[in-house]
Amino acid sequence: MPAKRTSIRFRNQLLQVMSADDLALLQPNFQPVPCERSKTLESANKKIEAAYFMEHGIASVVGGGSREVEIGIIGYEGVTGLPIVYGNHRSPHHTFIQVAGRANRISAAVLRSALEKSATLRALLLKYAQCFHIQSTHTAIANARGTIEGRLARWIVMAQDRIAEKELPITHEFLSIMLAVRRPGVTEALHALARRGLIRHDRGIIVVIDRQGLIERANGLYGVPEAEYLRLIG
Amino acid sequence: MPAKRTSIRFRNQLLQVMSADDLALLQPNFQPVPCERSKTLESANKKIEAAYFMEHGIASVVGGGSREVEIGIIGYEGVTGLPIVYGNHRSPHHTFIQVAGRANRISAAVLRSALEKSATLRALLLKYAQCFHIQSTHTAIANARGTIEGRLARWIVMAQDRIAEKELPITHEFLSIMLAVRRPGVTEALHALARRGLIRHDRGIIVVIDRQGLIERANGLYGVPEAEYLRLIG
DNA sequence: GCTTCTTCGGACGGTCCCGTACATAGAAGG
DNA sequence: CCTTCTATGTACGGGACCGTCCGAAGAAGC
Repeated sequence: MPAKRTSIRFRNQLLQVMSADDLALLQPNFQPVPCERSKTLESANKKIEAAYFMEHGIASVVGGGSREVEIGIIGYEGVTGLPIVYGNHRSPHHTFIQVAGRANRISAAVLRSALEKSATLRALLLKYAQCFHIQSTHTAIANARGTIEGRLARWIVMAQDRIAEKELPITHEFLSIMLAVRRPGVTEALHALARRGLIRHDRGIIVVIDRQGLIERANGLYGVPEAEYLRLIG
Repeated sequence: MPAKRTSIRFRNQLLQVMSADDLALLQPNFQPVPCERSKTLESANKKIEAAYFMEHGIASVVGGGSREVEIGIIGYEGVTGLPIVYGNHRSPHHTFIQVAGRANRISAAVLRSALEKSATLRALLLKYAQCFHIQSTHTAIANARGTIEGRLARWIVMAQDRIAEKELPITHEFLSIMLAVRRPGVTEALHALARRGLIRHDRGIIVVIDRQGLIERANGLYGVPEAEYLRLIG
C-alpha cells in the first residue's frame, strides 16, 4: 500500500467516520480557514459558494427576516451548506459564525460532484441532514413550550457539546437574539441558573458547572436530537 | 410510442412533476388507501413501513414526547416518510392523519430501491425534503415570535393550501394541541379572526373568507416555505 | 487617568397567555 | 323526547414575558 495517505486527523466528526475513499474525494479540495466571530457563511436567498466542515467554534443558522431567530447550530459534529446536499444552491436562511474557530472549506461545485460520485458520501451527509432537521424541529418544540430558563439551559448544553470546553464566550445580547427574547430576560434567566449552581457567568462568558443539572433544567428539551445523532452517525 | 401509459392523473404534486420513468418505478407498487382521521402513518422511534403520497387530506407531523407539538403538515403537495429519503428507517416524530383523505401508499423497501435506481427521483424527493425542513424551521420561528392569533392565521392558510376548499373540518381542541396553546386560547383567537371578517366558524368547522387578510394577519409568518416550494418543485 | 463603548443589572407598567373551572349548546343514539 | 357526549363560550386570578428606560461596571483607547 502506497504511503501517500496523509495522516492529518480531523476533529470534525463527519470526516472522522467517513470512509477513506470518500475522504480522498474531499480532502485535496479542503481549504483550512479561520472563522472569526460574525463571519457570514451563507446569506439568505443567495447562492451558497462553499460548505464548511467545522473543526472548532460554532456556526448558527437563523431565519425569519428582520428579527432573526435561531434555527440550529453547527459545530465540529457537522457541516454547513446542507442545501447543497439537498441538491440546491440556496435557502432562505442565514448562516454565520457565532463562536470563533476554524473549518475546512470546500467549494459547492466540488462537493456537489463528490456527492454525485459517491453513494456512501451521499448517505453520510444525508444522515447528518436528518440530524440537523431533527435539531430544528426540537427548536420548534422548545420555542412552543419552554420557558426562557429551560430554553437557555438547552442552548448552553448544546453549545458546550460543540465547544468541548466549559467556557462559552457569548453575550446576553447575542443569546437574546438567538432565543428571540428580551435581553434582560436572558440576564434574569442566567441569574436563575447561577443561583441553582448550574453555571457561573462573567462579562461575555458563561461557565458550565453542572451539565447534568442543566439538562434536567431544560426539562426534556435536550436529548432527542443528540440521541439521533449518536444512532445515525455515532 | 407504445400506448402502455396509464392515464391516471394524480392530484399529488410530486407525482405530477415526476418524470414518466420515475413514475413507472413507483406507480405499479402504489396501493391507494383511504386515510381516516387519527390514522397513524408513522410512530416515534418505530420502523417506518411505508410512505404515503397524499392525494387528499392532511397529515400532521408532531414531536415532543408527552405533550406533542406540531412540526409540519403534509397534503397533496408532498409525501410522508421522509426518513426513508434520508436513508433511514425511523425518526423521533409521530405522523398521523389530521384531515381525512386518501393517499397512494408505497412500502419503504420499494421506495428505497427506487431511490437507489433513479437519481432524478432522489433529486425530486430531496427537494421536497428541503421544503419540509424549511416548513419546520418556520414553525420554529412562528412559535418563537408569533401571537396565537398570528400562528393560527398561518395554520389556517397552510391547511387551506392543502385542502383546496374553504371549509376546514377541525376542532379548537385539536388546534390547541398543534399550536401547543390552551384550548380557550384558540377559541378566543378564532373569534378575533372572525371579528375581522377573515373567517367564519361553526362546530368543528372553520371557513376561510378572506385568505389574503389571513396572510396579512399572520404577520410575515406565512409565505417563505411556500415560495421555496414553488421555486424548488413548481 | 479620563473618556467612551460595551455589557450587564435592575426596575416599571402593561400584555399575552396560562391553568382551571364551569356553563351552554349542538350531535348522536336510544 | 331524553340522555350523553363532544365542542364551544366565558370567566378569574396568576405568572411569564414584553418594551423601555436608566444606572453601574468592566474594557478599551486617548
